[in-house]
Amino acid sequence: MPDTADPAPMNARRKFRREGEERRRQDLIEATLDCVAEYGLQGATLRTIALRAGVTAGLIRHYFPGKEELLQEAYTALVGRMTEQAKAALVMEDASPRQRLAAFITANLNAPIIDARVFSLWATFLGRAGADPTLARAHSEGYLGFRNEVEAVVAEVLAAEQRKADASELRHHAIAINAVIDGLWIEGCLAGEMFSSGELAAIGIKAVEAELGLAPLEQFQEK
Amino acid sequence: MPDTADPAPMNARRKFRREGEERRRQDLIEATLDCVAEYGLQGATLRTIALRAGVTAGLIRHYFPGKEELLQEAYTALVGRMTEQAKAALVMEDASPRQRLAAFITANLNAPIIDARVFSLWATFLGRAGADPTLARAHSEGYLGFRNEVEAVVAEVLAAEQRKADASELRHHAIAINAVIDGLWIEGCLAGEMFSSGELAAIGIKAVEAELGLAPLEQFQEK
DNA sequence: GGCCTTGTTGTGCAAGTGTATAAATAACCT
DNA sequence: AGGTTATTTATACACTTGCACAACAAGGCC
Repeated sequence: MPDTADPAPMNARRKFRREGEERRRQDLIEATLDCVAEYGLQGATLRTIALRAGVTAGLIRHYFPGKEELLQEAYTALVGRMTEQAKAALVMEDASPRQRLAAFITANLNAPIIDARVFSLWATFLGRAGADPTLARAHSEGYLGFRNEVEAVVAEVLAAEQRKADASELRHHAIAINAVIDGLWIEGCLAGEMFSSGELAAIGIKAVEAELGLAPLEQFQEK
Repeated sequence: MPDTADPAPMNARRKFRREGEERRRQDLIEATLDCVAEYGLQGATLRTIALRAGVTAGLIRHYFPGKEELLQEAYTALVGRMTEQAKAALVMEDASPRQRLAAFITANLNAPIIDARVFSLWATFLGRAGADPTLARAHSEGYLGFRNEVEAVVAEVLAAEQRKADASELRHHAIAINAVIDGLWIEGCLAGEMFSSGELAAIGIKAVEAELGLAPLEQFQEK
């Protein structure tokens, strides 16, 4: 047997394909989020991330200065996606402010925003926000954007109901409503099986209507 | 100079004191929480923890089978302390249900429960709850205990107001109120400087009163 | 006091970490 | 097709990690 005909050379170098820069960065970020969600920050090693992305560890350094930057970009991407999804529920053309508010709450308290993986990521990164100013700012921007969005809709709702509301009241309402949505979101992510389908959204809508002193609409009332 | 008189021998072994078992375990758990809060799970190494506790790393194995068990015990201790503190605000002898509920909310939305360190710990551990059943159960027990406590007070409040409330309504109220408190707690921990003193508690009390359909009491009304 | 228990230290080790860098090769250009 | 480039692999390295274990000494007991 001449070894020149060996179909599987022992020291075969791994085959690979060249991908576009943007695509690779996306894949690496996604793999990073997967690893952090599954194994935590300690388990998200360069080798694990590379394995998940289908490349070898050395490649990461070709796209990111270091592990820290990769994690920061991953978190930024996560926050961006979260707020984008949440706010997407607000762009309803021909709908009353109240309908838009209700739709906003419903969207935020159902899949895909209620999601154990996203929660795990959110909590893991936020736990480091106290010590990492970069993470803290990434979070803060996302949060304030979210709350301002809530405040804007609340203003519209109250205006449509011809109710006066000064800035302080408006802010308080937004803070409270934001808190309800956050709290219910957490409960849903952590123990989704404890709630029937749509139950969290129903609780949230009722709570927000109570907060704003709105009479329930028929379409959202329980029979 | 005879070196036998050397007052500082080069290979001097470190002096130490023997502590009681319970004391050492407590110290190690506290040091663990400190390290996790400051450096995250990845930064909480056995050597760092030992340094913080004022001992050497090897000693940890004398009290805990391994690092994992130490972290689990630390988290259990944290959850226990949190729920204990929270529920402590409910044991007011001669107070109306509404006063107790308001005091409960106030206590949960001020120091020492509003605390960046505790939040950091909470988030860090909870991020791993999705993958670590032991952490998940430790959290779940604490959370359900908390919610049951809320539900009990709500029942008392409604009873005092002579309002009927079936089990389903009661549960929904408890879930919503729990969500508000959680959400405001998070906001306070993450961005305490954005809120004036007592503001979060005021927002929380108002939101809960709205949820339960209670007319504001004079003593909690703004002028 | 001297011994004995055991809490405590110090050292060693294999596995795994992030980073650096050289070698290989896929894909593009003409 | 052949040469060129820069994406990708592979290997090396210094360092840290959790854990194991032997030596040591602090404090109680007689």
